[in-house]
Amino acid sequence: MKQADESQTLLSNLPEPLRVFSRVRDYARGEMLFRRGDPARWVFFVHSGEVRMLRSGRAGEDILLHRARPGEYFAEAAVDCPEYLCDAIAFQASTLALVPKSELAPLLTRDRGFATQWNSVLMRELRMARARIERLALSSVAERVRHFVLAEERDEAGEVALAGSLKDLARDLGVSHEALYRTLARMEKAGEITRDGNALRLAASRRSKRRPADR
Amino acid sequence: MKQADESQTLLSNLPEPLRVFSRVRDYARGEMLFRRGDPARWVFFVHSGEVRMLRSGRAGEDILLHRARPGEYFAEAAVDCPEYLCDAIAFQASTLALVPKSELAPLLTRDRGFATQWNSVLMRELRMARARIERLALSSVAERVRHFVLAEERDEAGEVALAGSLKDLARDLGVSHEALYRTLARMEKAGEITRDGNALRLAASRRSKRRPADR
DNA sequence: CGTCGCATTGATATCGCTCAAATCCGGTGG
DNA sequence: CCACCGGATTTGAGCGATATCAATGCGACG
Repeated sequence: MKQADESQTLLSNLPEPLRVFSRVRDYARGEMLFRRGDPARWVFFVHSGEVRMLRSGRAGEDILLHRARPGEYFAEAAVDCPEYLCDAIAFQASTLALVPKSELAPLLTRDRGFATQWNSVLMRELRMARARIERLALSSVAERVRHFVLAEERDEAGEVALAGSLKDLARDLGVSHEALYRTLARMEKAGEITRDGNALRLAASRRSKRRPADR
Repeated sequence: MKQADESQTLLSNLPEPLRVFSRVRDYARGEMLFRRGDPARWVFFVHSGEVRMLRSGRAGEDILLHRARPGEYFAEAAVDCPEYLCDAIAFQASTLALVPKSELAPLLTRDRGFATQWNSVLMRELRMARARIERLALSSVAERVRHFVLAEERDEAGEVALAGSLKDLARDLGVSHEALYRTLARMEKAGEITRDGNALRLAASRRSKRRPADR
């Protein structure tokens, strides 16, 4: 059946040992995957869409902890922790793989190659988190934009295809969307960047040789 | 000899499989452990002291990426990466364990229990990194201070023993030290926090998780 | 169409950065 | 014991970048 075929195709992105236990599920835009305090049963993998991990601050404002995008795992901490520590919402209609924590934990000791693979997955997440810390430590919006482009670019092209809206990017950079709009306009006027649709390119003359990345 | 005994005692903090390969070394305050670009040979474990991972920004300013304190590993990414991607400096006189990367990597596949332990280590680092992201995303200094205390407190006491100077804390929070001094003074005057030497305590009345009509 | 969310721009207020200066405190050498 | 020094702590003043509040246009979608 179509459903079964599709699931198999999607699951093929997972390391082989995980496929057996995982199942695929679609979520609607805005659907909540879990709340803080819910028992942690699954680790998730994003096939398509976008999931956001949020924590509500004391003033009721939402703090964006993490954006999980296609090809990424999230809630890996479920392996260690009995309950989820934040809320997760499908920010767009998303297709996810659910890996039962109860199967993942034993796999680390049972499957030798898998331990290394999973290790790399966590390391990648850690590097990305540290890159974001580095970015948030920069004092001006323009610096954060430059850092973002250099960190996210592929092929040394100094170009990024924005995954979401500029408003999303603004949250990612930890600034108001107005400040981002204005900064981008100013940088564009100064010839430092160019924009085509959702592509953002840093002018070659302004690009440093070193890429920001962690450790 | 005393030296050997001490090394054994210190190494006992490491998972058993790592002890065989690791060695202990003392670093003076200000000593550099490695620079960006150096071949990544070791993963480190902090017995005492404090190590900081820094990256120098384009304006020559130092960006604090990470503070490794006693009981923590750092430069775990060495396992995956051929060279270090930032600088590491012993900020205080420190005693560290050096774990050769060449031994650690095979251990993940060879030793079953160790894979689980190591994954917990990485998971913990990831949680801390995400907590810091959450903190840096807060817009006001006061919010960051509150978040810091709540994140670092032990025993739900709302109290933190500051590891370093307030200037250090300011760097940690991503603000100028002047701004931190002023904010702390204001919060203290408002009765929101109290300070005794290096202890920082959030007033109990302000610590309730759900305050009706907050703000 | 009406509505909703994104993109954009303006006006204004404010918070935090920067430069500066005074004080305190621990360590160090005479 | 004391003078001195460097770094941390504090407070002041002023400026500028960013947040915030508003208004408008625009495109998607039902």
